Amino acid sequence: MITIRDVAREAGVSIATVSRVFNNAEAVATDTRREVRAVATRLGYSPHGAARSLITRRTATIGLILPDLYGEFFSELIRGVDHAVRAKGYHLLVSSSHADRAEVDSAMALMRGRVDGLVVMLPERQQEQTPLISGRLPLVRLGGAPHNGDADAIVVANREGARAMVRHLVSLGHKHIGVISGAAGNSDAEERMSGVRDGLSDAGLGEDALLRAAGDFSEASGFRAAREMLRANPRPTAIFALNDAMAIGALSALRAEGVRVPSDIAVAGFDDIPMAQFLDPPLTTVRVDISAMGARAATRVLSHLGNGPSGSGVEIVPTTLMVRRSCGNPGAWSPTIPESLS
Amino acid sequence: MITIRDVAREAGVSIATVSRVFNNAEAVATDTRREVRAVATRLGYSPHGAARSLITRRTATIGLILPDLYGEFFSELIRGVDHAVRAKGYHLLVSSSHADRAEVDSAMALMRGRVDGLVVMLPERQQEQTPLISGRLPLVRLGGAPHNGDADAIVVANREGARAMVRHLVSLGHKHIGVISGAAGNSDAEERMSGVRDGLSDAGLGEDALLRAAGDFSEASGFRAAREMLRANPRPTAIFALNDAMAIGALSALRAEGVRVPSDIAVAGFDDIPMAQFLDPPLTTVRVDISAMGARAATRVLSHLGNGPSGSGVEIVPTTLMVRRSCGNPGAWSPTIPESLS
DNA sequence: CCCGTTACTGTAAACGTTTACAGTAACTCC
DNA sequence: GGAGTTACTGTAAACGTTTACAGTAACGGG
Repeated sequence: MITIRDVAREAGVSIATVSRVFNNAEAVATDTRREVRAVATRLGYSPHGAARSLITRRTATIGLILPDLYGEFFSELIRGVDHAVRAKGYHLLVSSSHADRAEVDSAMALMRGRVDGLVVMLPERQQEQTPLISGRLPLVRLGGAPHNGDADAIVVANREGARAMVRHLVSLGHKHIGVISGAAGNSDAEERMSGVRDGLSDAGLGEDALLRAAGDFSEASGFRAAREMLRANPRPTAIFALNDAMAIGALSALRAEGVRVPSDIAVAGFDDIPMAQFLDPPLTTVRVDISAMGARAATRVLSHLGNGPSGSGVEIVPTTLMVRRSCGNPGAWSPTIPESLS
Repeated sequence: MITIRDVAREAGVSIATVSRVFNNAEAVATDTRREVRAVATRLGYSPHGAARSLITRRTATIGLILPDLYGEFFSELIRGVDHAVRAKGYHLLVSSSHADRAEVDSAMALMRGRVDGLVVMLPERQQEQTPLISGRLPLVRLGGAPHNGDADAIVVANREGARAMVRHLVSLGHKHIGVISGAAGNSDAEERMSGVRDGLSDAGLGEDALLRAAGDFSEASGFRAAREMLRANPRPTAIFALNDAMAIGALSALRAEGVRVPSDIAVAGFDDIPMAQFLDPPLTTVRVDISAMGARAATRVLSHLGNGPSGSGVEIVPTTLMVRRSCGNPGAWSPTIPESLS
């Protein structure tokens, strides 16, 4: 491995000068600079990241801790974070598959001295609400309930989004709505559920208008829940899955049972993952700009860099109702070409 | 920031002992160990990654360099790499959006001293075939032509896959096949194109059975290419997009023009991204186990760790023909439930 | 001709760890 | 009771950088 010292010797200068060349710092003669550059490329030298980090106390890296990596949601999230982070010349250290809180904490510990800041999304079932503690690192939490009281957070307007969807469904004439919920303890899911109740009571409908089945945000759970709902009495006329992955599962279950969407049963989702517009039928859903959310989280961390974990600023990202064909499309023009292509 | 020295002082031992406790090394008395552990957690200490890397000359991190992050292909890839890497206690440093070769080289330089090995996927148009040079780091290339002659590589059996698809199409009676190609200079695309020719000549069909339109692996390009093909004379009876993203675009274009799939025109793709089975109609495609490919690349890097870049071992990942409904499904049972849910 | 300034370069200390080596005490064995 | 061994602990050198500080030479002005 070739170090700054090798370059210095070969170029006949001191290591300080080489260092200055590589940090294009203040004063080094043009000739010297050129010579050093030449030697460096000839030798294939590039500065050692760890050594540099040690002394400068910055790593030019942001850590991203995720519960999982499966599906388009996380893909979009990473894309957003990566984009924001790269724009500022930072790297992205990803750590995923953290099933519970203990794993998240240990992942955070392992990142000390490797990152300058953290974006953390907690796993599904983070029952206990002990605050995330990051030492002196800026930390932004992604998703979850608005008032966890620990870190800065970027959260989705889950409640308003779900409420809008229910109102939409009711406006289409649905009076029996099946809702596929998320895992207990997941605050995004719980917030969405509250929104559902809001929407129902807006419409003057009671609890009996609501049929609830448990899911866990996976396609498979949506599949099972929808099948279960078909046996309910009265059968719901619309199924609202609290995320798109479960809506996809539900769609498959309905197709398997020969139920037509939307004419027999309407289906709606939440998130608007890229796939949603390509489904059959295209999925009516609540749009969350996932990659923008990631980007905002990253930007927030970046902006805190000098100052340590400044905590408790909550940023809410809005949602949009995306009316497509899976719930029928009353009156509105129904696009044949997916939005992303037109 | 709290260091090993603080812990040592507080626990009344030397820093060497603290270090030994944290590397659960050979000989330290049980009492001492307990005391150090206690102090460490009380102080919230965790070892500094950069410092540790500097002296041990390992970072416990693998670098992943990708051209892009958009879509399910990369998402699956990351998932595979992450999984393999985590299993060995390594981290994952991701760097993406490298439009050309120069950016890749600079990304690789920036990773020196931050990673112990590299998995690199070159961007679309890497015309020039200058070898990837990684210094002393193990390097595995992902995708591209089998014989670049530089690094170890994991490549897809592109040619065989495309050939199998064409034979399938021909067996369904198609004699005019439209192929949406990838960007010129992209060797995956070129290999697939060779496979198409192989398949055609297997069937005794000549160049006139082939209608070619240029794409670049994006949905939008598939959309445009398909629209263009509809105006061709003779019009193809099947469209084979050289990846799934373009097939999705093509599907949208056909729907927009009122062409029915598969009865009017058959559509096929390549990759079998997760979305493929949920499309309307479910997409017949060539399956590549993308996440397994990522995992194999990572495993390969990990296995080279001590030895530097050992080069030129090419591993070929096989493909499978996935017959779904977008090309008609002659005789075979056509599943109503996506495979991933059944 | 001397001094102050400018422009460049070198010396050496630090960053937070790991680990070879040396040291010490207690214990075992003859 | 002395030597050898064992079990533990400390000292200090390294890892590859950055950067404060000091040093040197050239130059311009008085």
